[in-house]
Amino acid sequence: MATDMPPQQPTLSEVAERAGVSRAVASRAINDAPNVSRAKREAVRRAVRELGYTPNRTARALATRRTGTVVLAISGDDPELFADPFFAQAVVGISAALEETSLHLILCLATTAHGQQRLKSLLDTRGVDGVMLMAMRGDDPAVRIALAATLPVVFGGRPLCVEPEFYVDADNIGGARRATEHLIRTGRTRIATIGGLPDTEVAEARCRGYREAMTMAGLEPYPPEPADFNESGGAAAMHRLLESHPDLDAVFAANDNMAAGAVRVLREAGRSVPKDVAVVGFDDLPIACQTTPQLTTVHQPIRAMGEEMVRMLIALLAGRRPTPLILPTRLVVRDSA
Amino acid sequence: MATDMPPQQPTLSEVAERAGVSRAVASRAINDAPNVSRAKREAVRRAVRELGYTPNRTARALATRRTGTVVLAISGDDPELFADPFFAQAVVGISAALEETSLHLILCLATTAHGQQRLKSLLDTRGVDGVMLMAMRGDDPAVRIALAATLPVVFGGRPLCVEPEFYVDADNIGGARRATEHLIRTGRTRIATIGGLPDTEVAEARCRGYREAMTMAGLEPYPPEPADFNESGGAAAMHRLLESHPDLDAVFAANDNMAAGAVRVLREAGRSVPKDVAVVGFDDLPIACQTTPQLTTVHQPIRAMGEEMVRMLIALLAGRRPTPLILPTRLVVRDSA
DNA sequence: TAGGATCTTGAAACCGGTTTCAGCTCAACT
DNA sequence: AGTTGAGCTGAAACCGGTTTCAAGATCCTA
Repeated sequence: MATDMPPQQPTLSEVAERAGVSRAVASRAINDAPNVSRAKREAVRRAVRELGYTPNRTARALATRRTGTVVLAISGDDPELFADPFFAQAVVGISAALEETSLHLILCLATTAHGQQRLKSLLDTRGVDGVMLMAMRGDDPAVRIALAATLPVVFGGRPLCVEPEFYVDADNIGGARRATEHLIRTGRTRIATIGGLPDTEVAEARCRGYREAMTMAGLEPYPPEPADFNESGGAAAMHRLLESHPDLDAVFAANDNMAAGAVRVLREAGRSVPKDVAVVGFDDLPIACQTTPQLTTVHQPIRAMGEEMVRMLIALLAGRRPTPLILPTRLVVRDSA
Repeated sequence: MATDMPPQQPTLSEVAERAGVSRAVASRAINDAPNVSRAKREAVRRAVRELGYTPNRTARALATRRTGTVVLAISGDDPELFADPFFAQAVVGISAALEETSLHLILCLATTAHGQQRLKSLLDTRGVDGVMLMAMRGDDPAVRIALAATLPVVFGGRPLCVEPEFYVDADNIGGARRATEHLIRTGRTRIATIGGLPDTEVAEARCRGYREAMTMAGLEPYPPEPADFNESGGAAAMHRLLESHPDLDAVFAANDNMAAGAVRVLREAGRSVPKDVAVVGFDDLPIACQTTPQLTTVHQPIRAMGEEMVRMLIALLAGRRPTPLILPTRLVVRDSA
């Protein structure tokens, strides 16, 4: 079995020779291009089968000027950033959508200066056909790098201060508004908010939704408490809020990790959730079901966002001009509010 | 600024012409190869700078027969598999280690039949220089696919029934043994185990460690209760265990997701954890700190495993012959046992 | 049956690099 | 002066495909 395998992968020339045709015809037959007689097409097919031929991806890429790969770049300043389950879900969606395609995915974590250089190098050397970029801050070097490359770029979420031409985002404002309205509807009036990292579009948008709902209801919005987008960031922010506004009866946290931290601190401080203080999160990450009580939160279709990013990128690669996409979010009522 | 950028990326020929040398010399100068006079080397450097030249990755790959990319293939039967935070951490380690390298990472989720075909195609077309494969079952098609390719393959964890030549794994047996010993040491005697998916090496190894500790202590091991490696799998298994062994006073679950499910079910059944029933998990995933009570568990250096996989693969690419690696695990005592 | 129109075909150019190798220069040694 | 050898150099081959284009074959149509 294994002994009659050729030591070296067969090449197009060998296929052509065996089929008794030129390389040009062999190439056309293999790619189902027109202008090949039935007879020769069949001969080539047979030779391919007998030799176990598969075209060399690199050679084809060089000739067609298409690498057949796209990159997902994730940018930020924390090397552990990718451990956030948010990205894993996005990757699942992206992979699923790419599966209908012959494109492969390069994953580039541009979370250090060096990582960003590597991204730049990848793009400069034309190692990919297109870019999907997830970055939060507008001044993120990766944003400049991606936009400077003469390649199609699709953004997942919008970095602050840059309105990219092509992006897929979730309806953060609407989601935050509905979350806040839910709190108001259930009788809360002293509703604080943990805003997440300032200078990011998500934080900005979710705060805006919160403020809109508050003023709409004639309530005074609290200044958003800044925090890292993780559990301990949320915990720290909650401590500060309890200090500055001990009478609050609800908290809207701009993501679930922070909400989980807030819930923990509230309980440690002897406040019952949701009885004394109601909490709403955002994202509907797995963690939302693992806290006690389970988090009421705003669901974000992360997987679908990944899929749509791929669709948008494919459209760009095909020369079309897609329009930006904002996917709906929806409130998921559980136990914390 | 942008107007004097050449519309097309400059090529090596243009650099050579501008520097007044041949392409051969230009190539050598760019690659810091010997046999180039200082003068010409400098001239080439200047031309590169002035033209903003970066070599074309694909062309270079074709000539050198090195693509400069490696693939991380994750195989299994659940398309959502990658959402497990385990993989995200492995990816963080892999990326960190690759950063010291000029290699880029292709991520291939081979979690459907079609995904596995795509992996095969990627390898057959020589789209990568090497493979890192994480698969649990030995009969996983991806394992055959990877081993059939004439490429270096490094396994992350061992699939059952296949002892790969090159792999990085965690000390599952030892970890499970120490976890069980901890339960025994704290006075438990009726210790059941939730084993995870049968036919997987992890499940097998962790059960073996459990059995070793039990027999060593003169206790009768329980038959491992099979379960999916997730929260609801653990919950279902715990229900069955309460049915069949209502008097148990401890449970060793083969991973944290299942342990979390078990804890939930126990508390719903009115058993206090750890007072009535102690629970130990495995993996030390983020979830371990989010349950109430926090999980006592076995820490597995997932990030380091990713890094070592890369090291091993690089060694293989360099023609060396590394030895398999089993990284230590350690018990992390929290509140559930 | 002559004169297009339409298909097929394969030689050769091309994609953009690397590498081999023969020829050249020049210093050192006998 | 004649050899030897080390260091540079660039023409050309090569990696393995795709695509152009001129020529040849086949089929219609008048």
